[in-house]
Amino acid sequence: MRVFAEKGYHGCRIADVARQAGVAYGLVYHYFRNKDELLESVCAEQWTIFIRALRAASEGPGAATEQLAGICRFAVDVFRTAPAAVRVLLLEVVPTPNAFRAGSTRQTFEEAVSIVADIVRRGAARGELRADAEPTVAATTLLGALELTLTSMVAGIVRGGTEEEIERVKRALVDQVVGGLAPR
Amino acid sequence: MRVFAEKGYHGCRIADVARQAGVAYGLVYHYFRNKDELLESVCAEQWTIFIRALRAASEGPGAATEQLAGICRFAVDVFRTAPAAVRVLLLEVVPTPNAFRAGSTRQTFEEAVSIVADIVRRGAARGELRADAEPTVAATTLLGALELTLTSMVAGIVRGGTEEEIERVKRALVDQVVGGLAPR
Amino acid sequence: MRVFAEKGYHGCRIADVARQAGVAYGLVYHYFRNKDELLESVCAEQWTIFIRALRAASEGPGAATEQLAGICRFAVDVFRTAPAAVRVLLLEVVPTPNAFRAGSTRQTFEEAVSIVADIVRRGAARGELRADAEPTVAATTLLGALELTLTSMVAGIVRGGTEEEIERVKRALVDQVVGGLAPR
Amino acid sequence: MRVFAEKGYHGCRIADVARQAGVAYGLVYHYFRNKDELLESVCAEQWTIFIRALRAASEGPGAATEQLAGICRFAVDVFRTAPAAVRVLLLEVVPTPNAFRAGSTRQTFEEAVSIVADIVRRGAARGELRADAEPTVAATTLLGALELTLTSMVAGIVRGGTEEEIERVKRALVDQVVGGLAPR
DNA sequence: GATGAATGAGAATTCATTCAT
DNA sequence: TATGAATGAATTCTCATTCAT
Repeated sequence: MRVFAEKGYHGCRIADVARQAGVAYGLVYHYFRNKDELLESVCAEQWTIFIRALRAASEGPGAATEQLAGICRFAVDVFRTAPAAVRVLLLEVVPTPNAFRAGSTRQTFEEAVSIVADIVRRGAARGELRADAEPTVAATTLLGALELTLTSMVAGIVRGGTEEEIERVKRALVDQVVGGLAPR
Repeated sequence: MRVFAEKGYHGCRIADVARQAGVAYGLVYHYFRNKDELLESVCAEQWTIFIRALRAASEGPGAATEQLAGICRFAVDVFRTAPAAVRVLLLEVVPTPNAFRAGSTRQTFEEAVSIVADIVRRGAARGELRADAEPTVAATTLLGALELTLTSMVAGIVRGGTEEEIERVKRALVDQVVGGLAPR
Repeated sequence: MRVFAEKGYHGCRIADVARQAGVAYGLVYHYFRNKDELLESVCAEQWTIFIRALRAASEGPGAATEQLAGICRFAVDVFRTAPAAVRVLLLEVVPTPNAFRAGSTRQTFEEAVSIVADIVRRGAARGELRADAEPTVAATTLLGALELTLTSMVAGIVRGGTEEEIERVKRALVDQVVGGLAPR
Repeated sequence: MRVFAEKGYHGCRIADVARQAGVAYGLVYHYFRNKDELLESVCAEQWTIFIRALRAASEGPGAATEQLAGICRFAVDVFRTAPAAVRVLLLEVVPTPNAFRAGSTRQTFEEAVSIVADIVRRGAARGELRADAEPTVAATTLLGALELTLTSMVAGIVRGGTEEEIERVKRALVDQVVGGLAPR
């Protein structure tokens, strides 16, 4: 996960993975059929966690606004715990050979979008969010905002060193992204 | 640009670039020292265009809300005209060997963030945007929302085939991302 | 070693080395970082043998004249056993990118010069060689004479096919190069 | 000449030659059919000068000892004037693809050897040099001693900075290499 | 399970040579 | 004569994958 996060799919060598894991070169091939399967596996694992959180939010209590806010807060918290995982999740969605175009990673991404979009849709129906919201666009907006903000935190462009700074990031994100969906 | 957009940095062969450009293999090396420099150059070119547009918006007339909305609309329009350019700009920033970590691409990204952040800062000062906005987070939120939404359009997850659909995306983006910054 | 000797540094392809060694192309890169390191390694190995012989002569018994004569005889004998090694040793020292200018090969060459020069210096002090001998020049003269004479044997310009011819070359070399250092 | 001297045949690029000469890339091909011809031409020029000097010595006045001494002194003097030319002369004899094995450079080298060998042969016949001298070996010994000593001067291993140091090198060379051929 | 040498196809890079201007 | 862009074959280097131990 760390190596993929650092160098991307093509840039990461099996040798790097083995070294990082502290095992012999060949052992990687004992556990994974090939490089694709390795990445799929890593991505799937990360996405599973994230999707589970999205689903938990979606199926949990509270208004749509609160569910979306929870997702934002969760994402930022995950970033704090495992920034590398966030990078894999965020960065390997697209630039992977088969991942985005077809295959499980894309499906999982679409699933994430659709869960968020559903929250928006329900919220709009219930009057918790503006009636004319575009669920899918709202979802990609939210996820994209999370992605780049977190990436910028990883890169040190957005400050997220202290507890207080992280709280400020969370609040700003929620205010803008969820607040922007509030009924007029 | 097209080839990088299509396959990503590592996935794209010099041979592809040459073929796409309709020139001989070796000629690429007449103009670029190596693959890195080639991408760097392509990215720089795209960023320049985008930065110019950001600056034009920033220095143009209108309230901060209108400037930010203009940026969103411009980005979506660029996407319609040159989706490949958008992909390079958006997707190749990070997973590239030296691009994001250090060097000109990162600087240019920071510049983009800072231009948008400045608009937000001024808007907040003038009362056009909420006073407690976090300029940098607002900027990465806006740019990230653009990125993933456009990417999703490229990938066909967000519908953007017709004129009307594109208008809807624009409106939704602006409503959420700029609307979310409105004073309470 | 054989391939370098045959074609020189630039003329020898890694593929040649692999074929000659009877291994797969890539394996060469398993053992050597790159072509430079390969040659460096080959040279170092050869020099080590030669330096060892020089040292043995220097530390062995006999007058300086006898030590120098021993070196000449040894060099000619090595040539008979392994002409390719001699060629690498002799010919690839200089025209190689980094070898002679700086780095270990040059150091080793200087060491060879200095061992021979020391023998000369001691011999001069003991009255076995002329008192006004220039040790360093004497050393490069001896080594250079060996080099070109052996090269010419390799090239067939100096006859060295039979046992008797080789003996004649040895004697002539020693007479001229060592004899030329005798006290007047 | 300088570029060939610096990098050897394969290591020298046409671009280097053009840059060193201060002319455009293509112009090199206006004057030389190809790289081989360029090197041949350079070598031939250098050898011609050297061969002419050897011949002049051979056909000039004085005993064989004096003729050989003159050659040594001339070579050292040439080195002082044009060290690069010496390197081409010395270093490109062998490691060139076709040069030494067959072709004009090898012929010229053999000619040089034979001129010197003739001087030795005559000197031996006249009693100026030892009767049992091996003319060819004596020639390669003399030329080899010159080669490596001059190379070592170029490389800074043998000191040749001042007028006095150069005189000392000349004397040492002559004493050893010519002195070693003196009748016993 | 574990190791790391061995393989070879694929991609980057170099550079002599050609050619239009 | 002079220029330097254009070409593409030759070569180095990389790295996923296999395999014997």
